[in-house]
This record gives sequence, C-alpha cells and structure tokens, in this order.
Amino acid sequence: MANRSTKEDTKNRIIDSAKKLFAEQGYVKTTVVDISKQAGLSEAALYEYFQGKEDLLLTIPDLWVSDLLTDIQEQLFGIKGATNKLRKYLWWNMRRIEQAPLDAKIVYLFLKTNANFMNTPVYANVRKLYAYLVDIFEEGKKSGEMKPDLNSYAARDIFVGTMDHVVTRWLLKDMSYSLFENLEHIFELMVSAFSQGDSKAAVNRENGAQEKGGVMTEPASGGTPQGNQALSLSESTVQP
Amino acid sequence: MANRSTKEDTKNRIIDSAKKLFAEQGYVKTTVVDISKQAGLSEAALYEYFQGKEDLLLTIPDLWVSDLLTDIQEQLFGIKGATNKLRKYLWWNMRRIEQAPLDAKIVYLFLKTNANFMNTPVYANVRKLYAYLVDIFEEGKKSGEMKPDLNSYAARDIFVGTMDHVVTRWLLKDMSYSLFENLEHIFELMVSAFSQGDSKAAVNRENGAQEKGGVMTEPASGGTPQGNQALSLSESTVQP
DNA sequence: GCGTTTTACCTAATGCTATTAGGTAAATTA
DNA sequence: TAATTTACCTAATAGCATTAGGTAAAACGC
Repeated sequence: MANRSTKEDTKNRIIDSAKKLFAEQGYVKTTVVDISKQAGLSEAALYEYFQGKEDLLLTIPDLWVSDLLTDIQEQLFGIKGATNKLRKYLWWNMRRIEQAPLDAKIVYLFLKTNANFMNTPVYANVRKLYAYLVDIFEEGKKSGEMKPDLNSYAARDIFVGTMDHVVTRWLLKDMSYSLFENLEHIFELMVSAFSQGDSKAAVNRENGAQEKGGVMTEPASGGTPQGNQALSLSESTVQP
Repeated sequence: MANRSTKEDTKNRIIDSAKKLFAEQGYVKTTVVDISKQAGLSEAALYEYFQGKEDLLLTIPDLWVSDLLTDIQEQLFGIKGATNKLRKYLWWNMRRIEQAPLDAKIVYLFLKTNANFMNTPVYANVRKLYAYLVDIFEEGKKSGEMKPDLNSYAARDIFVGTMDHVVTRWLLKDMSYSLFENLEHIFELMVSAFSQGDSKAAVNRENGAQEKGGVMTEPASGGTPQGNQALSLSESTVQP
C-alpha cells in the first residue's frame, strides 16, 4: 500500500466529513455524495465502510461518548466531597462539549430524533454517564453534605435537564457565546436545592474543609471554533 | 361544493396525517406519498396546501403552541403566590403535553434539528411561554416568597431544562409511563432552590396562608393514547 | 339556463438521492 | 510470477420530493 490510504485513515476521513456536514447542514440536507466528495472518495466506496447514511449518523458519536465515559472516571478521581464532584462534573461536561461541538451537535440535536437511538451503544453510554450523578448524590447523602431525604433520581433529573438545556440552547444559537456564562449562578442554585442547610455556606464549608481537592475555577475557555464572544444578549431563549 | 371537501377540512386532514406519521416514523422516513395517501389525496394536491414537506413540519405545531400561549394566561389567572403559579405552570405543561403527544413529539424532537426552527413563529411563541417563568420568579422575589438574590434567568433555565428533560425522556420511551411520576419530588426539589428559607415550610405557608387559590393536586391523568401504565422501571434513563 | 371561470383535485413527468452491481488496477501473498 | 485481495471506481437502479399540465365538477354572471 504505497499511494492508497489505510482503511483506518479513510474511515476517519469519512467520519470527519460526515460530522462536519451533518453539523453544518443537518442530517436531511446532507447527501452521501457531499460526504464522499469531502472525503475524497466515490459514493460507492463509502458503502464499503458504512452500511449507509443512517449507520454513519449513529456511528459518529460512538468514539466521543465512550471516550467521555472513560474520562469522567479519571476526572472525578481524587476529588473529595459530593458538591466538589458535582461541580467538576458540570464544568468538565461543558468543557468537553466546547472542545467537540460537532459531536455534541449530533448527539444533542440529531440523534434523539432517530428511532434507533435507544438501541445504540451511544445511548447506553450516555446512561452510564448520568449514572455517576446518582452515585454522587448518594455519597452526599451519606456524608451529610446533602439533604438526608434527597431523592437522587429527582436530583439527577434536575441536574441533567439543566445541563442539557444550557447546551442545547448554545448549540441552537450557533455557539455564539460562552458555554460558561452564568454557569456559576446556575450551579449554585442547583446545589442549594440538594444541600443540607444554607447552600453557600455548604459550598464554602466543602471548599475550605479540605485540601482544595484540585478542582474548580472556570477553565480558560479557549476552544470554541468561532471564539467565545461572550455575547451576553443571546444568553438564553428569553431575555429581559 | 357538495361532494368535495372544503379547503379548511382538507388542510386539517393533511396536518393530522402528517402529524401522525412524523410522530410515528420520524420526519426522514415519512414520505409525502404516505401523508397524502393517509389524507385521501394525491401527492400533487398536497402541494396546493403546503409548500412542501419541510413547510408541513414547521407549520404543524403552530396552532398547538399558539393555543398554549393563550391558555397559560387563563390558567395562571387568579392564582396567588409565585410558588403556586410555578406549580400550576408545571402541572399544566405536563397535562397539555399528555393530551397532545403528537404535537409534543414534533416540537421536542424534530423541530430542534431543523435549521429554520429559530426563524419560526413556533420558536417565538415558545420563548414567550418561557418568559412567564421569569415574571413568576420576579414576583416571588418581590413578595419575599423567593430568595431576594435569586437569579431569575438561572432559575428559569433550571425549571425549563428539567421540564424539557422529563418530557423528552417520556417521548423517547414511547409514553409508556405517566408523565406525572415523581413530578412532586422534582417540583419540591426545584422550589427548595428558589425559595427563601426551608422549602417545605415555604410551600405549606403559601398553601395555607390563602384561600387555596384553586390550584394543585395531580390531575386524574387519563389521556395518554396507550394509557398510563405507570411503568416505574422506565422512569428514567438510568435506574438503580 | 347556459357559457365562463374557479375550485379541488388528478396523472404523468422531472430531477435529485440513496443504494447496489459489476468492475479495475495496484498491492499483497503464495 | 501467477493468484488473490484491497481499495477504490463507473454506471445502473429504485425511491422520493417537487412540478407541469391537465380535468371534471361546482360556482358565478347574466
């Protein structure tokens, strides 16, 4: 194999092209010819690598999501306290999405509309990703950091729902501002629902009471393709 | 016009057919022939009523969402207290979605993936729908019911995000359980983030301190097509 | 009532798109 | 070096959205 590319390389080229085009123009408006041209191939060659357009859509975020799953374990390792873990989880999630907005767009916008999504390994991994949150809430209950009667599933629903909402809006608004805008407010508010006693006190108690755990502080946030213009106007679907 | 149907009637038949098929098979897999056959027409006739398949998708939820917008005003009328209003908003929202799951599926799953969604009257109306929440939070701050330093936009993000998450999961799980499952837990948890002082006390204070406002208590919840089997297993994406 | 116009719909293209059939020439293997 | 495999190609095929060009019944004008 001198001039030809390796199988792995071509497959990646196809995935990259499809990712880009799906995210840019949407699934429906992207054609298989578009994708294969972008990848420097004929249409027919693409079918050697993927069963078809739908298979491509369902396969694209596979790597990303399973990488997320192994990464979150590393990221939470060594962090003490449920609130600190929760915080790390949120900031980490946003960071990873900021770094891979194309994958995020496909997972958050296009995959859900596909009838086969629920049978996908991506879905199974997303479930596992969210399961960590339930563990964190349970830990918080045991340690007394969080309300003893906290319903961990309700808490997870609030946490995941809010995260997803913020991300989806950001994607729909074409990533025209920083994902981290207002995140501090939102996080504090959520934590105040889960925590025992006064929330701010709780957060501070946790931060102070230990060796700082190596967590927190907003990441420098370079990474969004078009740069983070912090367009505060488009912060949300509804503005004052 | 004796045998022929009226224009209005045919248009409704097309909308109903499209709604059903889009919700059942998804936008991509539904063909224009499918829709027109179901409506008892030829393909060409459909184009007299709609500009095409995409126009159809964007038009379907128009009526539903603008009806929601006028209804919410009626529903909140006369309810005293921000927490009571918030509760009514949540229960009302779920009720309306339970009653029109096809419209909901199109709005929550399919519309977001369309590049033109943001320029749609549906989007504008959804914004207005969410704007009520900000007003409610502001009211709660003024009355002392809610934290004086509450960030109303963060609060709205949490509330909307959580609602959307619960609804989306229900739709993806094919409406196989009751939308109202665990809603009480979730609501109380959210309110505890927004309220001044102890949440349960706050909720009770509000409920007791006035003529009961004509709100609350879970609706009898008959209405889901396949009936509410309250399949507690599929409550969420992640289970113990 | 009768010719004209409009309405509500139809059949039959057209042109694009996903997917498949049937190759070929370079690289690899025996 | 002959046989086989690999990585890719050109050229169908079939399905779909959309359009062109009607038609027959109803409504309108007089």
